Amino acid sequence: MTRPGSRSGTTMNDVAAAAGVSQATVSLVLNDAAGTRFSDETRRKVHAVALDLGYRTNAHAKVLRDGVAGMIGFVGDFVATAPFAGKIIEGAQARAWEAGLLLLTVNTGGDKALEAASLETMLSYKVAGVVYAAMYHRVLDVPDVLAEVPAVVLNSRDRSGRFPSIAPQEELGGYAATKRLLDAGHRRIAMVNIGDPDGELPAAVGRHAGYVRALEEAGLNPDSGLHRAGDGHESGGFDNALALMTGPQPPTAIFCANDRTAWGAYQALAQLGLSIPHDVSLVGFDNQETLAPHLRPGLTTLELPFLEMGRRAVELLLAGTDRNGRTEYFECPLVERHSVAAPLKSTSSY
Amino acid sequence: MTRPGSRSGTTMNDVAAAAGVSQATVSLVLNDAAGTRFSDETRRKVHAVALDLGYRTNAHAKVLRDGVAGMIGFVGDFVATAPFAGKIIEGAQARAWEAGLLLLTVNTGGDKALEAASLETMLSYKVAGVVYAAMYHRVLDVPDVLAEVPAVVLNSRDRSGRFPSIAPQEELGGYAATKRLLDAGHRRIAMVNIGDPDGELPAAVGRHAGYVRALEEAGLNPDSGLHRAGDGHESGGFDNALALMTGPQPPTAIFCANDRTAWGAYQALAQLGLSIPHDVSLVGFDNQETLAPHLRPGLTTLELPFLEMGRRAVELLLAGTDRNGRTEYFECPLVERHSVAAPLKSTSSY
DNA sequence: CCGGGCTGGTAATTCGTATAACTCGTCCCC
DNA sequence: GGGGACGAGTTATACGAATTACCAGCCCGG
Repeated sequence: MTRPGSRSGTTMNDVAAAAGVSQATVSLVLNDAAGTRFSDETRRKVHAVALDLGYRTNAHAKVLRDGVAGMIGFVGDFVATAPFAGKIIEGAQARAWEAGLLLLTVNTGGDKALEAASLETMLSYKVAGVVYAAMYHRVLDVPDVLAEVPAVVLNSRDRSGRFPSIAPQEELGGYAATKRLLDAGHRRIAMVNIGDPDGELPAAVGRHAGYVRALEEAGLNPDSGLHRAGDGHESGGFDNALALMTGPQPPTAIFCANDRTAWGAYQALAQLGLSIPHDVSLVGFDNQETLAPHLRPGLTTLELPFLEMGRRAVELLLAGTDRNGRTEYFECPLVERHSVAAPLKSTSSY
Repeated sequence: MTRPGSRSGTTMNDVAAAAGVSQATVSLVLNDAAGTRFSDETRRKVHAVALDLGYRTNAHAKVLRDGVAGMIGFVGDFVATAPFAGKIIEGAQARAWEAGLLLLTVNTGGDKALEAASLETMLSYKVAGVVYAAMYHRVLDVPDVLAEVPAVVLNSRDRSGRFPSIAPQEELGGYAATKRLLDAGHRRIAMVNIGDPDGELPAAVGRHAGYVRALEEAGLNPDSGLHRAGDGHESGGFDNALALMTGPQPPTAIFCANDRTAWGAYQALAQLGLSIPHDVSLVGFDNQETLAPHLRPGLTTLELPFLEMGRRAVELLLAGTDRNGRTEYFECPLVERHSVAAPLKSTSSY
């Protein structure tokens, strides 16, 4: 019979006393230590008593001896709050658990003091490593204290180049999105970006670069009039799609650099009485679960592989191979839905 | 000068040796223990050496002595993944941090074996308490092992009545939503629910009960033809809104029991050429951040106070006042946007 | 009849910190 | 000048588990 109410815990000494053996015997039996021999009778008794008393190991005593705890720190700025990035935690936690580790998570909300304090606390708990995650892809400065422990930068790149980083392959994503539209037969393909293509935001820069490369590979000259900076919100998608479609030479397809932007475009096109994908084809980016599958028609978009990135971050931590400063890029797979079709009348000859 | 690369850590003994004092002195000085007197010179030296060697306390040694760790366990089914419930973690973590505690989080994804194993691990780490959180409001069975530690059920109710629970006030929310429409002058108010109003889902049951109560208080007889069960997805909102508005006596307003359902209704109304709120008023539920503010017009809806609920869960844990089995209900505030207006022609006299 | 090997265990120590109990001076006051 | 009070520290121990070194019987062979 277990004793539910027993706070303060049963120790190995309690088990040893009740079983009439020494604490060492209990430890050796319960851990099934190699190279030791105990009578079956003793083993049976120890196990029975341990179960009976509801013995549970004290992890702190173990860590104190062994030096490293079964925990990994996860520090994020807004990761838990960001609607689509919960997966990044889920992936990290799943991989950690496979290795028998728990995740100690902190959301700093951008507060540097809180960040520093939580890192200190995590280190005092001897975490096996720290994942330093960012809500959106950028180049960031990692706190020095992380040099004391295996650390990985997730969904961003470390400016100092000291830590391995994991980030999405933005350029390839922009390329794939554009290529999808080219393959469908489009030639006038616009892009509504989520920021300045020459700015600081790797997503805006990379996705645009991929867009340009795809066009050039197809022998097309990127028309600067077809690129709009946007702002990452649906208002940017709405306004720019409206402007593009009412302009002198409207595109037959639009690549929106995120799904929110695409949603704005949907609303603008609806207002203009244009149908998707019949009149205009659309490709998004992010595969935002609460949005992309539910638009009518479903939005063809690129997925940010957050689950895999989270997993990989922990894996790098565990591997510990000092791959200093290398950034690993993750490809964004195309998620096909129903917002792309052939253009109404092909403007090119084939 | 700190020693960045020094894994394995500086201990109090190292500091003591370097400062030429005993380990006890280091402990007493660094913890500023009450009732002890040391010379300023000694204090200064200890602090200086500790800083110099980069001393950091070993939390495990402390816990081993003191019995309770500065950590709280947070076990959720899909909480981190659910798009809108990340706030529940954020709130819990914020409150925990104010008390100097870290959060040990696990997403079980509904896996009971993983759940049991992580609870065992958490208990072996001597967590100060456990928050047992659910993605959606329901009545659930709490693992027995949680009886060994302070525990709180979050966003659900404990069937056994052993643990304090925290849940949203669904009935009051349904009432407020309906009242808002009544106050605007509506008399034919439909409801598209997110499930069976006599079923197991507290949200569906409670929100419906509030709807009925508001109507009755206004002297109206709830028309069963105006209530639709729905399914919580936008398809339920789309189909039911279409049916309601093309029926014999269409409502002038619809209360959708969640925002996704409301979104479906938006699309149905758009298809019918009806404008919101001019032709039909709409109220949602959930205040889903990635949706409600971005619909055109912005959706008036009720907010689930996840941040506060998360905070309160940890607070109850900390208070530890044995409020056995009591459920604390949190009111859902109305978030006013632009989807409610007076009916086109009032069907009642005033 | 004695040594060696095997069986079945135990004693003692370690990890790093906190704290109760104690020691050794020195000063002060009667 | 003797004793109490205080100042400034130190010593020793406990927390719970893991592990190394050891030990007591017993059996067997030469």
